[in-house]
Amino acid sequence: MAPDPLSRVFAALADPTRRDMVARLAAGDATVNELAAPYDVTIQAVSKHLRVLHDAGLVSRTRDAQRRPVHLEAEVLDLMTKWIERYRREAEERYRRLDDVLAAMPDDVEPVPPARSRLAQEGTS
Amino acid sequence: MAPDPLSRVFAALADPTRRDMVARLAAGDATVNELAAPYDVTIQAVSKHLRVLHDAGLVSRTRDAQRRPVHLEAEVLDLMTKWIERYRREAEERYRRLDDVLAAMPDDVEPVPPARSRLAQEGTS
DNA sequence: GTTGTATTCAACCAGATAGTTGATTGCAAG
DNA sequence: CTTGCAATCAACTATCTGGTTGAATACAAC
Repeated sequence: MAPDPLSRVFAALADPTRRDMVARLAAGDATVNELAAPYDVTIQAVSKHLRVLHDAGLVSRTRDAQRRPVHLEAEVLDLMTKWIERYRREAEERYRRLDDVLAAMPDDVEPVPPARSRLAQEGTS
Repeated sequence: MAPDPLSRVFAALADPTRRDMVARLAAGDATVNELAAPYDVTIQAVSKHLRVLHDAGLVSRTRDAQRRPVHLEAEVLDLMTKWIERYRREAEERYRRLDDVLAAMPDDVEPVPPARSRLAQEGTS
């Protein structure tokens, strides 16, 4: 299994069946049997999916007689959105700054023709 | 490979090396060699990672002589945040409603003791 | 205590994944 | 046109994953 929490959460949600389970759990807790109903896989397979979600911190289990109701722990999702938003914003800002540079450039100036990559240019100053 | 776009993006970001690449690409485009530098894996392995990111729609490739600069396509990240936020919000609202119910409940009423799961209760009306 | 129900554990299998080494392609420059 | 560099392709390997079947556990109810 992936050692870092973020990898575990991303990997857990990379499976459509598990995403569907999360979606249904967002509407309310459910037992393994209830969760398994819509899919045509064995209950053992569903149990395994739940273990993956549990290891990722996405669900918690309690006990009610022989049932083990599953509860969605939505806070972990914030971990992901924080990561995603950080780099989306960063990329967006860089794009905005590039637009500014192009806008400020006089029309008779060549618009950076051979354009070596950014990291390559850092070494050429 | 996963057939649906959302699974591809989640799976692509489930690897710490690929997340790190995305993080660095958020700061600016780079070539395969530049991207490979920090990691102690072969350049072929990095090339494979880039193919995964490309298949997920997270990066695009252009051509500059023998270089193939990599560019981050941040819009795809919105696909994920939309999915995540939807269910986080849904779970949050359900939690809030539950609080309201508990707050409105007279003190002498039993707070739903044996508590079968929500889906089980749907079938018992 | 035996039976029934909910869930998990164990062992196994097929396919995907992340890595390797070695050969190949595309292009620029001597 | 040969040399050199950037990147990919091909084949192979080890490990991970999602699924299966069959046995085991935990508890309720009769």
